[in-house]
Amino acid sequence: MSELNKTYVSTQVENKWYQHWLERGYFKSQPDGRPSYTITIPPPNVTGVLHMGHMLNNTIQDILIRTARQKGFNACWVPGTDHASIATEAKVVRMLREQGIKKSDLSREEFLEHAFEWKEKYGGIILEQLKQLGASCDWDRTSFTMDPEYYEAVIKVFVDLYNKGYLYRGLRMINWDVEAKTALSNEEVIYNEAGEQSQLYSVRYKIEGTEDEYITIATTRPETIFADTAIAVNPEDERYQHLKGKFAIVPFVNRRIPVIFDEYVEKDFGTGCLKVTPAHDPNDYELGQKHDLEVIDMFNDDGTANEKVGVEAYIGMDRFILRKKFVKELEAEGFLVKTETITNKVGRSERTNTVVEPKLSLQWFLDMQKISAKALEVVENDEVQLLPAKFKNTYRHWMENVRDWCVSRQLWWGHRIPAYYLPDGSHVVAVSADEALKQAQQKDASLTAADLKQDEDVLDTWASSWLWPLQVFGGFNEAFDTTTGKIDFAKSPELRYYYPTQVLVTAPEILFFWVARMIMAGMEYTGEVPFKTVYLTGIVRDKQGRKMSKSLGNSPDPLDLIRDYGADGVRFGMMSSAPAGNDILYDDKMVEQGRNFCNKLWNVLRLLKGLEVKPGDDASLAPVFDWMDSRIAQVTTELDRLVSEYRLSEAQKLLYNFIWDDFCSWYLEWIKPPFGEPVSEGVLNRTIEYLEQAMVLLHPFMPFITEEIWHSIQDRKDGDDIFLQAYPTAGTVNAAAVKNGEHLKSFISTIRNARAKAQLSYKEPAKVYICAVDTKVYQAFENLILVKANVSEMIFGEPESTQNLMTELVGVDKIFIDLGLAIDIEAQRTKIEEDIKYYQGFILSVEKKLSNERFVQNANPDVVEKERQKLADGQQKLKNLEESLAAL
RNA sequence: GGGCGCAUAGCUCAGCUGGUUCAGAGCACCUGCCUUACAAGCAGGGGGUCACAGGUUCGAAUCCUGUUGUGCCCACCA
Repeated sequence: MSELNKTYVSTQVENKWYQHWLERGYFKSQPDGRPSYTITIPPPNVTGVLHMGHMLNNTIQDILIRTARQKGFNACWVPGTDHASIATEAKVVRMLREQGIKKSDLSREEFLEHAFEWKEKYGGIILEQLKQLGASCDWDRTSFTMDPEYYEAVIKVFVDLYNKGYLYRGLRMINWDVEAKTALSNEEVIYNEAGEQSQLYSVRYKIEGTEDEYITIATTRPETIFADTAIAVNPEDERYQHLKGKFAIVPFVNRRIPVIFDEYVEKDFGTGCLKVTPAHDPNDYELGQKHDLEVIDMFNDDGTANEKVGVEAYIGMDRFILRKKFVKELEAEGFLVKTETITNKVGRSERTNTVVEPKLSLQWFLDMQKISAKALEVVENDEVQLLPAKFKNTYRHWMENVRDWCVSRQLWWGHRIPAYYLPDGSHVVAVSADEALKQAQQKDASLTAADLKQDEDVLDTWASSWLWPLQVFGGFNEAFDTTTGKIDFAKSPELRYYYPTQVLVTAPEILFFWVARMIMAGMEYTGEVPFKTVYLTGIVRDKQGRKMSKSLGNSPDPLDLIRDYGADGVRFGMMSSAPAGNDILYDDKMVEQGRNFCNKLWNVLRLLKGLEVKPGDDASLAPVFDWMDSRIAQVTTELDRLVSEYRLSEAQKLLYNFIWDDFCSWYLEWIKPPFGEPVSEGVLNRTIEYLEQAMVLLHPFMPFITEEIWHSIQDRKDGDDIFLQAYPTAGTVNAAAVKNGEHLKSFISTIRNARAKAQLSYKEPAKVYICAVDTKVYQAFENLILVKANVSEMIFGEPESTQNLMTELVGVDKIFIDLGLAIDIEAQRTKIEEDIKYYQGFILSVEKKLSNERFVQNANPDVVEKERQKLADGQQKLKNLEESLAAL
């Protein structure tokens, strides 16, 4: 026996091969004469750590990129990280706070110094972790969305969009995070699905000019009463008709505000009266615009009240504390009519979880109408194919209802908006301060650099990552033509070579955040799509279907899993139930299966390495080889088809079943010599070839163990690595050979079953009578039948007596098995009668089908032929069964 | 509230343009095996009227409609 471990030990193998591939530079790509196959990684957050979603996502990308290499493409997988402005800044702020440093005490430059320090220290860990998974990225091409070149690109694009008139600065009601003191995009606001428990307060306002007439409104935000500028009711509401033209008095501050009428107000909600606070509610803002109402903004950026509340004691008070105090006051003064608990949806910041404050603010917006049409079109016509296709509907719906994109964020970590404000309040937009000054001086020649103030805000993260597939190849540095506002491919052969990329593998959650915007940028700047296919993965959930998250603590550490089950085992497990778009309910059982598969492969190696070899060949195994040749050809073709259709789970399953069942359980058992005897050299060599081909096919899925087996099964020349092997050319499939092999399998199974039913051990030999029209297959496999099925004698033709013989069908052939036992005739009869009944019904339905003219005429000829064959086989089986029954 | 999707064995899911040798796989379960590559294994077995009700068709898990359940996305109900 060889010195190989009894079980496969992934930890002794994986790092070795990864280092080897790295040293050989196998992952690197440079443009050459081959066609390109490009994937740009969805850049993880620079401060992120590997989680299960990354494992799934990057396994898929690695399978695709390795397959592409095998197929002769110049495969390039570009890795990188995203600066993730708000998420990273939040982390840095928290870290500083723990050190007793407040962000507000730092200058912008000081803060960024800390941030970059943090990035250097913790950034990119995730990329190192990906290496353990086996990710074959071209690490030399690693990009970061705040690299100097990338920064330059983002700024250039901002200036370009501004010059094209796509960007504008506008006063808008935005979602404001009072903790991070930044605007949030709609996508960054999350609503608790179940809603939250809130108090709905009914407050009465006195009608002006009356002694004791009041109008009662319902609100969840009584603290904003100070900023009310109207009361609104539905014009159809008969209860309030008499208030037309009247005014109400705001409690406490005694300001008079008009009663207005608008359809927006629902008569049936609350009291049917709505207080209107244009500065602090998006709807109210709309109402305010429509009815020309005054706008009173009563909050500071941090959510505390400002002097506009008009009550000295409340100035500087936090909004929620203010609410509590003020409600008490209202109650004390008799303004509070009632309080009830309702369930409503409260928006919270995705990052800080604080309740979002609607706020009027000057922000930069990108006019999406100007840039989104093409991005919808290319998905509609499948220039960009979404997988699974159902996301097309979702995509369309979003693109048709797209809103302008607020691209500014009140943060420091990110790309600073290149807008410069002049003393007169106007602004210029330019790639640099110098350039900005030049522009400003055209307005006023006396201006100096000191007069210009650059915008304090940075750009939304997605306003940089939407350039990813273009900018990882430097699309906006040398090749960007500022006069046309397009990338000139002639100036960037590299981009021209790698772009468009082949496939983007990402989660559906960011279909709009990121995918749609990359398509927009691609169309805007090159007129070409950024990727041909978008493979949308599912979400990795736990057994209970909950999303895996840190706070729930229900996610295993991927690195622990890799250590315990091997990267190959984990990859296998993740892929085993992950068709595109399907969530996967993670269970350790899945990676266990992967690990077990590794062990199975490992033991094939042990078997073959452990055999003694004798010269020569074994002619009797020729039909076995014919069968195996055809099976492996079938698998090679089928696998190719499945992978090209991105049906990776099915592809993996195909290989698993082929290797485990056909190759191990049948083929190896057939060619394995009796214990202690040597195997013929010719047989071993053929077997090694089969194993090698299977390993090549499996390599994209399980790269480490396949490389290890490749090198262990025989001595290799330096550089003869499985990594470099081409996808095998499928041989021809000999249908008869396949059929023969399958027949042999059924025959052996039948004999085994007979023994099992009789509770006999394998060691009991069986005598078999075979009644077959064509006996060639039995003769060809005679040796195997005698040895592997432990058949003592094989007799063609009917037995003289069926006494104590078991009757079975193998295919259409009738066989009698003599195990030297008494057989329960009644049981046998019942079984045969059941079978007869089944085949009678079966034949009837096929005959019915075939006698239907419409079927014969309309159905595909192949289908009809198949039905005829089914009928013939069925009839033969029925005949055999009836004969068996008669013989009993 | 609007849109989209899903419903197949105890569990997780396959089943591609409708054709009864398609009702499947893995896990779980049961039986028998320490057979000298592998107990992380080998040989077998039980288990589903393909959510429910209609319809189209010669034929439906597969197409259509409705019902129920369930999930996701979008949205301003105070």
